[in-house]
Amino acid sequence: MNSRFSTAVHILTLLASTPEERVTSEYIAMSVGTNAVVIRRQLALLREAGLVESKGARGGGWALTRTPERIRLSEVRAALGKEASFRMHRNEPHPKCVVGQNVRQALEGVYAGAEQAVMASLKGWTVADMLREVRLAAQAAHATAGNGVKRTPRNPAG
Amino acid sequence: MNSRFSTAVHILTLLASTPEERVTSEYIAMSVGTNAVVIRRQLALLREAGLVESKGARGGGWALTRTPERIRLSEVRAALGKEASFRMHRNEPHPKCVVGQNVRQALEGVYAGAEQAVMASLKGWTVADMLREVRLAAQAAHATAGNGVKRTPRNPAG
DNA sequence: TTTATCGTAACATTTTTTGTGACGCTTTTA
DNA sequence: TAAAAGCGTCACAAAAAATGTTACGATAAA
Repeated sequence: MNSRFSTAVHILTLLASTPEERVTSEYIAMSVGTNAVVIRRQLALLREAGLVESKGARGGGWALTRTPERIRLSEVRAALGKEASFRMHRNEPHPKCVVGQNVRQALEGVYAGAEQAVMASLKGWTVADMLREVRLAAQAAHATAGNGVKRTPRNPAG
Repeated sequence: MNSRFSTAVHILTLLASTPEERVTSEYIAMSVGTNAVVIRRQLALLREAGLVESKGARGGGWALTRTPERIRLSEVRAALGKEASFRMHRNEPHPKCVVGQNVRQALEGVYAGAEQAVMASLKGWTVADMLREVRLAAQAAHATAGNGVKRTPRNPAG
């Protein structure tokens, strides 16, 4: 994966933070600091996974299809496809090298296990968790700026 | 991370497969199908982590510092540094957006957990495991080519 | 019928990763 | 002691991947 997962979480948290109204890709783009098309590309993937829905035309925009409590970050990762955190080296190994010819196959098992572990970990977080963490952090930052008090946000995942 | 982890495992497995003799970066490069400098760069990292040692000059080359049973893939990942499987988006979020300003911090917790999960998974594999898997795969391939018989390699990790 | 949106393709740019050549240093060995 | 075979590493080149941009069609609300 690249930074797309980060962006996706950013987007979903933003949508979660304004449950009453649709948000346009243009607006999201400003918030994230990028171009609307980039955002639409991401949202297209999330929509395929059934996490968000869009409405075209005037007054349109994007919204979550479920409450944020019911969107797990493991689903977000799945939505972004197999963009490979764990990537094989693509070099052509020497044809006579037994290791080179077979190490990929061996690695596949390793990667499958690691990917499962990641998904299990991400399953412990929801978009609602993220929104809460964000708000806590914001509060803390504000408090610090104001009077030096700082709170430690609670960590809900395992 | 990129494909460096894959390459590193390839290299270490290769070293494990010839315990009696040192292997030159040139040779490894041929096996992997790349340039010797690339290999040396990788090996430099693995050396810093104490997994391999090199000897310059004629007759020199690379060798493992321990038996392959005692090198866990989690150590390999650690050796390659924090090259981020889980990467933040680097866009500058809009200064007024609460989500944008704080989502990174929230994500850090998520990523820390995921990284731990990956490491725990990789800890279940050693270089010796990889070598065994490679040999099983090679045998299977050979058997298939010869007479159609195929074996399923055992999967040792959890 | 104008306007605000999405959808998407084509192209441009930037960033990251990988590869290459060159050259100095070290140790073995003839 | 000089040649040879290694490593170590820098600077640069090339390739690949990711991200950003422009443009334009389609659609529905106003």
